[in-house]
Amino acid sequence: MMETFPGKRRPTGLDAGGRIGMAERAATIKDVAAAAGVGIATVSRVFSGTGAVAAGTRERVLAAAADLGYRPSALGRGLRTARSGGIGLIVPDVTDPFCAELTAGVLACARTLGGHVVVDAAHGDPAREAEILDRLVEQRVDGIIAVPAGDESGWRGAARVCPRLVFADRALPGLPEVPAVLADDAGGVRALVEYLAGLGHRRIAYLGAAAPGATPGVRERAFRDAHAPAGLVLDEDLVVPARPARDAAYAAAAGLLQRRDDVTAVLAAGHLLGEAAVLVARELDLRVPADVSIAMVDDVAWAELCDPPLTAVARPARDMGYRACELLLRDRARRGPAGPVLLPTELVVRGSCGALRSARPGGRPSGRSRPHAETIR
Amino acid sequence: MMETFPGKRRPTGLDAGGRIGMAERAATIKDVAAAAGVGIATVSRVFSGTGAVAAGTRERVLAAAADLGYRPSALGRGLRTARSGGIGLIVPDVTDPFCAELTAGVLACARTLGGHVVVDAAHGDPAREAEILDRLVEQRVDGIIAVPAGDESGWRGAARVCPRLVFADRALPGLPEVPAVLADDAGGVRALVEYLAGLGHRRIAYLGAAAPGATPGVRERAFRDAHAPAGLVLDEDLVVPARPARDAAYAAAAGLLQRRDDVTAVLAAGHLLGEAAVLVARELDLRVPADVSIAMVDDVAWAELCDPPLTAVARPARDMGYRACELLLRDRARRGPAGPVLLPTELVVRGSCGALRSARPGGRPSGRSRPHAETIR
DNA sequence: GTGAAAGCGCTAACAG
DNA sequence: CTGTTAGCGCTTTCAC
Repeated sequence: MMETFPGKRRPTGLDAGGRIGMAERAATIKDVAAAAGVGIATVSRVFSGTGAVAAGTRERVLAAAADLGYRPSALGRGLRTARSGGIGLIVPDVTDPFCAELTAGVLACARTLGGHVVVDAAHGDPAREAEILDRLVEQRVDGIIAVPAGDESGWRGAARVCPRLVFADRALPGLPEVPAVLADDAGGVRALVEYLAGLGHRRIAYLGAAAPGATPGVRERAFRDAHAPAGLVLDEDLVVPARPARDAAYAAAAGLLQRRDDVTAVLAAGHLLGEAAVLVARELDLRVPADVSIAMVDDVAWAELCDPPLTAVARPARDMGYRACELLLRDRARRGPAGPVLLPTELVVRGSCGALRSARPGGRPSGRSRPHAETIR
Repeated sequence: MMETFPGKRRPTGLDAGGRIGMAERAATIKDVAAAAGVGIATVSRVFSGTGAVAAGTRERVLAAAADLGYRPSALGRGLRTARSGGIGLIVPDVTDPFCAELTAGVLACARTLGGHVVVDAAHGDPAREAEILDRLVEQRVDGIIAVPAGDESGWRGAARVCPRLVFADRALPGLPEVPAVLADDAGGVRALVEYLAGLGHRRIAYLGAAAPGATPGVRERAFRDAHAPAGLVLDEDLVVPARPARDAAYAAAAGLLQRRDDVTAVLAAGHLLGEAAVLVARELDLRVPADVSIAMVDDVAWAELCDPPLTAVARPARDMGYRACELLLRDRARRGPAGPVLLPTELVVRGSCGALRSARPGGRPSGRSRPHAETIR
């Protein structure tokens, strides 16, 4: 009675032939081993690709597994190997075209590398960001890609807890040791300002600046810095703060365009800001580009559908996601010391920006503008 | 020597105090237990919320855990409880606005229910769909939400393997036992046809029909069925097949609008089809809605940015995702016998559809139309 | 080549 | 209320 029975008197209710009406328990490695008449180690070798297994044995195992509908459990494997094979992705909003495209890139890369992706959206809330991070660590993901929204302090702690961390789209100045994949936003904005200046615009507004107290972002800095080289003088009143949310953006755009009828071009720092500019211009019966030129950062799908189609700075969102994932999974060996990866942007010129043919470079052709005239160029 | 040593002679190399210079191994439940001077079960109770723990003990455990930076491993927990706390989401394309919105809904619901979401995109490829499904099962997700693209046969097998499965956006006729969350596309299309008919249109084209051999979808059927009640007669030549991809959609739209200059309205079965219709109309110098009216299914962001803004059937994508997730996680008790959940659509009327004021209800006002005239109505 | 056995980190009985 | 113990499904030495 102290025998450990290698076959008779199974402890649980389900025995070889009598699985009558039982809840279909998922087959385990043991079931397969038994069915194939081999040890569980052999089954493991067959499925994990480790070690050598005789061809005949492999066949038997595979057959048995197929028969039982066996799927190795990532839970068991993960527990043993301390790697889940998954990566976490934290974006501000999966609904945002840029984030969506970036996500697609991550998925594409993860797929080729054989990993799965746990996605979540933080909606710009640091607390939520931390919470998601926490869950991801619990899941024991092999690495995390984040488009950080929250404050630096939150991520500082995270950087230590995280298995591996890569920032995308935005890097945190205080955390230079965290690898990052960025778009050359500064270059894009600079190109846009130069383009606009070349068209004759002198009063270019920037929609989407940081709040008065906060530190300005890369794009805003680039906007400011591009003025002197382009022969423009910066008007602080034209650098208008706006969060990248529909309501805030609309309010800011409306305020700007109503307050200053002398701006001839608006550079929107993001697609939501661009959307707002277009909507407000339409509301105010401003013709684009005859009355105002509009351009924006982020070349989303609607830019081409718009009338006129919008000039925009295209950022390689998908590539960014792909590269970030690659950095995380592929290059886990070497610590990338070479600073952030900077991917080039491209200025896509469409019809929303016009040359200033008017004799009043400082004002819009429409009614209320100031009366002082100048000659062409 | 047959004693199973409850404390002495640790088999592995790392013993209580000798962790000198070791790679920072993540703290486990044992570490916390030791640090807090309690048993591992107590630590487990504290973190899993199961059972009762004295307030003082809980504090000690929490303090020790915080000190060690302990995060319970979902791997260990999952292995033990046979539930990973995650759900899988399979969409055709995360980049598609509808899918993205649906995803957001799933994330929102998963969040409130405390689960994480593994997302992947199948890109309309049944093989890839099956592959993703496989990985998800390996991950032992608690359930799967899918916007099925592939053929029924693939999903038939899946339906058995899956822990729990819910379809979103599209149900498979051959698998009525799988719960589904759908939008009332038929109602939306019907409303659109009625609206167009009310405006005086007689020749309405449907862009996005199934390929000649394939079985028509819900929308196409609704389009056909709506004709008689609205006093229209269906012209088979106006039901034009097109896959929901940019190139295919554009080709189909161009073919239609060039071949038939007597269509006065185009009903696009999806936003990509709508986009194509708008682009082709612009290319052909057709004014909207003066020359052609355009409307589509799916009220995406650009519909409002378009000029004129596009009339569209809005589908509650986010709600659909939320409900699907709810169905999966919340209502796991009862088998929903009540057929698929049907969420209402809404016709959003904008400026892209005009009344036929012309004396030729059968033709566009522009040049090449046939000369036979009719009276109004 | 292959099998036996020892855990990975955790929860769920079951004793105290 | 708390500790001990037995696995969950898997990989991995280590013998054979």
